[in-house]
Amino acid sequence: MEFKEAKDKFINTWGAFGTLWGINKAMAQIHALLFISPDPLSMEDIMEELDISRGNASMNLRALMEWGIVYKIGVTGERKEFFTSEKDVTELSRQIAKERSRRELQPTIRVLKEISNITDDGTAKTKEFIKQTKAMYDLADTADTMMNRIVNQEQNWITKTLVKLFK
Amino acid sequence: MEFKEAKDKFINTWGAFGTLWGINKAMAQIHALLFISPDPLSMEDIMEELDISRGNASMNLRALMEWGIVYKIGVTGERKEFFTSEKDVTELSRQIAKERSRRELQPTIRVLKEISNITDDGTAKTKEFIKQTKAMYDLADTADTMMNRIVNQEQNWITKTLVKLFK
DNA sequence: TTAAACTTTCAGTAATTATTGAAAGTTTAT
DNA sequence: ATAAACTTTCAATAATTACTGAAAGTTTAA
Repeated sequence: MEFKEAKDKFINTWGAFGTLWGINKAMAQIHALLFISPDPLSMEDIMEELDISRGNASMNLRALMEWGIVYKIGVTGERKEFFTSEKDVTELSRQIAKERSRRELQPTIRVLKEISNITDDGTAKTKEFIKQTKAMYDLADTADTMMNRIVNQEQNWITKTLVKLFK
Repeated sequence: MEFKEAKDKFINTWGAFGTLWGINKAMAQIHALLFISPDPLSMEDIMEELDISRGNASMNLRALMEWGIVYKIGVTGERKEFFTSEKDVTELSRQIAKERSRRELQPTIRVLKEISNITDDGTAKTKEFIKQTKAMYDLADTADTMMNRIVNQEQNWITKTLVKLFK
């Protein structure tokens, strides 16, 4: 396999993978493109490479910047702006985990906590509801805590130990 | 808040959460409904409760069964079939992690491995491509391994220890 | 067998989500 | 101040994804 084929395959695979996890195709593909590009790219470059419109490129670049995994940089002597992505996969996953937790997990956890607090009227359906939503709350909360701790901070001794044991 | 309101809130929240993670609304809502129901429900019950068509209910129930988190059961004396969900959240997350790994992560990992193996022609773009896709492969592979080990097997001492430390 | 009770399938349609492209907005150089 | 170079916005449209409903299929009971 040669470079061009491999590159296209990466961009497409990443796009498809993103789609399965609730990220739109163009966004994932722009990220993929920047991720493997040795140099920053202009909006023009991206539009051409991925065959997408200016508006699409603009909107998804902004979204990627809001996720904290793509940066806009100025190149001296150039009028237009250039974009580059987070190249360190550890930092990349840290950032994604952080954002998904903040945007999606935490709001859900808040609701679970709230609704699992209805007064127990003694009926079977209420009892089951409280039991199950509490269990779901605990699960989500534990997952969120672990996710944040593992990916947020610098790897501490326990994480290192764990990684060694799991490798 | 009373039961009915809390119940609707749970079903809707779960549906919205699922959507963000690539699971369709009806599927997530059916799961939510079964998850809090003390008794198994018939297709009729589900259709009525969620106000969806027979076809929709049928297809999503099948999908949930394929994910291994909803079961079809026969009730003696009843002609129609009843459905119930996995009630244990540990088993639920184990199953979801297992399936997402199998269906989505592993195929992606396979591609990453393949494409990061192109021959290095010495150009900067090829070098960067190989470096970055290898890094992504390592990340995905480690994540997959950890995910599977943590959620797949019975909690062993290290996991227990970890959970304690993280709580 | 027959037929009632129930489930599945899938073509058509609806709803949602993503994308375009051009007008409006912004920045920079002169 | 003007205009060229560039970016953003957003209404219109396209593409994708989900849902419906009825016909076909299956199971069960008599």
